Amino acid sequence: MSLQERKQRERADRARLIVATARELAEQQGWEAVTTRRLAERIEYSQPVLYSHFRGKREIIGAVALEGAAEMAAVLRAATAAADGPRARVVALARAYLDFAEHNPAVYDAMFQLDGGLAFAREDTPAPLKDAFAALLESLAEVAGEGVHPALFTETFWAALHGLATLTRAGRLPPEHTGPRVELLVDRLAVL
Amino acid sequence: MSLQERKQRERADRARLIVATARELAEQQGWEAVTTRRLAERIEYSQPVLYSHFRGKREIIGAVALEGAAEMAAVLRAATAAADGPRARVVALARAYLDFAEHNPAVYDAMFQLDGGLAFAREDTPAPLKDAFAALLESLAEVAGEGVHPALFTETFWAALHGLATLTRAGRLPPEHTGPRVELLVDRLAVL
DNA sequence: GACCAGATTCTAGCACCGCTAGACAATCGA
DNA sequence: TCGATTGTCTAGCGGTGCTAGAATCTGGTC
Repeated sequence: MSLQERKQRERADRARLIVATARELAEQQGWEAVTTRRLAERIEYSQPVLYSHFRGKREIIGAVALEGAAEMAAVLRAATAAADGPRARVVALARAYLDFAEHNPAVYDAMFQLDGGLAFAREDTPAPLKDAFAALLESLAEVAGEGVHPALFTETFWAALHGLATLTRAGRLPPEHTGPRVELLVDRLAVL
Repeated sequence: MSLQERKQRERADRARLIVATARELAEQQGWEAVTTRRLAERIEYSQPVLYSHFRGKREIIGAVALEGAAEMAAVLRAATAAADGPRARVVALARAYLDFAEHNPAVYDAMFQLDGGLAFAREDTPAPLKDAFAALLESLAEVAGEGVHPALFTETFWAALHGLATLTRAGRLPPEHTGPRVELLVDRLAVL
């Protein structure tokens, strides 16, 4: 059976190659440049090969989003683990979140802006997405304050971060004052 | 000169028709359904006519965004004018903002999500956009708190609302708890 | 080693997209 | 009434996501 196994492994490798290439291309030139033709050319296969791995472009975006969610969860946990005290942890979390969005704009778009065909905030939500939310919740639960449900607090805090991230990157907010905005957000929203 | 005036008026009418039709179509079937062919068909002219009024699809989206900004400014001012006391005003503002986003999703997308070729947060920002931000600032300045710049506070509060609006509509946040989230946001962020 | 069956990959094409050149028709001033 | 100008249309370009069906390559069997 080692032959079939090898084939399966090679197929999985190629699927990963497609996702990695899509991500790379999106980060380099934006998602509008990620066309099935260009993608096929970069992986040195013809277009239909893409469709033997994914149902369509949407599913490729979804795969990039899942990869990104796993990464983001790790980044957030690493950032908070290195901080001392509740306030420092929340500030570190917020900074790490916005840094991730700034340095991986295409991945961030795939996660929260584009249609990757993923289910959110439901039972059948893919594990990486649930885990990224869990990473937020772990650090934010301790500052939710009396009588406020940790999940509700996390959702609200997350929404604020998401708003800052997207409005800044879309040129709707000048990027100079991101620091003070984060300070304001943390000092007002979190109960320390 | 009344003949030339009439022609100019008719041209302006047709430009408005294009914008109104684009908006209508976008609200009915989403922006991805707003193609130049369909738009041309609906206004009962051929495609090139669109390009005699607008540089391209992007500029049409921009026109819808400007129309939306003017409307939103009016809605926000009306909502806050009818409320008594600082907290009631801020709550009314937040609710009105989220309501507008919920009931005019395509317009909201044109304003903040899509590329309408508009300049934001700059000197040459179109008046309606500046005015919409001003409408937010008018009600939020009084609750910014000591030592916090009203503009900075407004930007942050706005970002939080924008995050709630977009994440909810994209299915990233369950819509049931929007009320409590807004309450939390107002009670924590605003200094009453 | 030759052959066949099945899996794999490619070529070529569909219907659609935003946008535009150039032909045509309607209108105006002389 | 004629010529010029303005307005509008037809037709087409190069691109998109996606797919049917041809071609090729591979592994197992005689």
